Amino acid sequence: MIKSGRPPKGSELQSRDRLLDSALQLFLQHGYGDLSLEIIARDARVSMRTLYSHFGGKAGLFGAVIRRCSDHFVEYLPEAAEPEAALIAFAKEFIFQLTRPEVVRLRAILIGESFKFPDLAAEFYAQGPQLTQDKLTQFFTQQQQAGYFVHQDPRQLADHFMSSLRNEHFYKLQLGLEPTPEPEFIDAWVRQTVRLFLYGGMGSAEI
Amino acid sequence: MIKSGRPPKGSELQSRDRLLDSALQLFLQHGYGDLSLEIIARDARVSMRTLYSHFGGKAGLFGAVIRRCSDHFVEYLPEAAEPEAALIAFAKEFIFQLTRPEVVRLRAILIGESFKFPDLAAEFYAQGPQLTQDKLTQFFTQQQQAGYFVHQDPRQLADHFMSSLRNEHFYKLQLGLEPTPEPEFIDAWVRQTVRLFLYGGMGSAEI
DNA sequence: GTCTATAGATCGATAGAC
DNA sequence: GTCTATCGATCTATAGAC
Repeated sequence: MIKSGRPPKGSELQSRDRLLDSALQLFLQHGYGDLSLEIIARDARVSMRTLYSHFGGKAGLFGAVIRRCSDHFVEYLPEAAEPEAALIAFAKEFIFQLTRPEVVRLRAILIGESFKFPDLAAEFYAQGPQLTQDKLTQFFTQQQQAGYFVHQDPRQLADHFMSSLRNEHFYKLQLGLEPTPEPEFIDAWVRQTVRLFLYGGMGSAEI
Repeated sequence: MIKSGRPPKGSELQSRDRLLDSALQLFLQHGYGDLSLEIIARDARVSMRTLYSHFGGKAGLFGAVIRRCSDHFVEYLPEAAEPEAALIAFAKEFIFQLTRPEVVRLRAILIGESFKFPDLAAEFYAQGPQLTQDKLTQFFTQQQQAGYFVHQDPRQLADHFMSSLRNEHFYKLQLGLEPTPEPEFIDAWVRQTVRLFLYGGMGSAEI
């Protein structure tokens, strides 16, 4: 479980990166509370001194890991396209990102420890879901100028769409009850959700 | 923070209940990993010996707390009613239960520790969300016999509806970023969601 | 930057006496 | 059922020497 051996000669400056890599993998495996700093330091082939000088402690290291993972929020949203095609394209990328194993586990850990790291939780939300929702709201606003989604609140539309994508399967994923979904599964997932989102349960569109 | 004083004379047999009460409150405050059994035992005015004899250890006690809290899943679903009224009534109760502070915190802790308690996570889902989804699926099936929701999959409808109710505000709640919602807030929350669920984003119904 | 050592504190679990 | 004591282990954080 623990790596050993010498680091490649060329790699200095990267003690910080190695720490982040090791910490990520080990947090994913053991969670926050049950992981000791000594194990992380050993895995990264770095001394405790270095760990503390870079991150100040366990909380700082955890925060850095979270921040690095919330870099990639979903930007993929074709602007000038038909609503259905655009939403499907967006949703596929959205679900793919949300269901990546590291993202699922890390988010689960953060949810569990959020009362201990309120600022980190807020930052995570602001840099991730919030930005995605903003982007999507912008999309619906543009679509309204093209004559779609009239008489609807764009922010409400974005909220509803994102939420309905995080469906029961996503819930079970968070609880560790399902494996990472295959692309075909995501495909069906997205298609059904978009359909219901656009036309509603009372809609007459067949499936 | 720690209760003191003697228990009422009449109460014996309840050492187990007192343990569950204390454990619940303390888990909510400190999470799982950062709470010691000694503090729980002291708070419940019970010896360590008793704690171990009842629950076998920390994991057993945590499991018992979770199980007792997932008793009340949502049963409230008027059968013979118009779809919109029935769904609104259901959704209000659903959201009210899901956003209760203890439920939010306990679920967050369970999500964070789910990799450590896979069986408990499965049991929680089966006794809670799964039952609710089954009930709702049954409702949609009945509605179809009354001529509503034709050409739709009842299970898919139930999934979509429940998921869209767990919206962004719910997400923020899980991360500790919002306080418990007031009834009026839940009202608006439910009404908007039901509307979008029934008629869809492309629907012509005004809001 | 590295190594080793350790302070200081806590925890789960067990055991003896009542 | 209660109390008190304790074992053995682990953890964060710091410190000294190189």
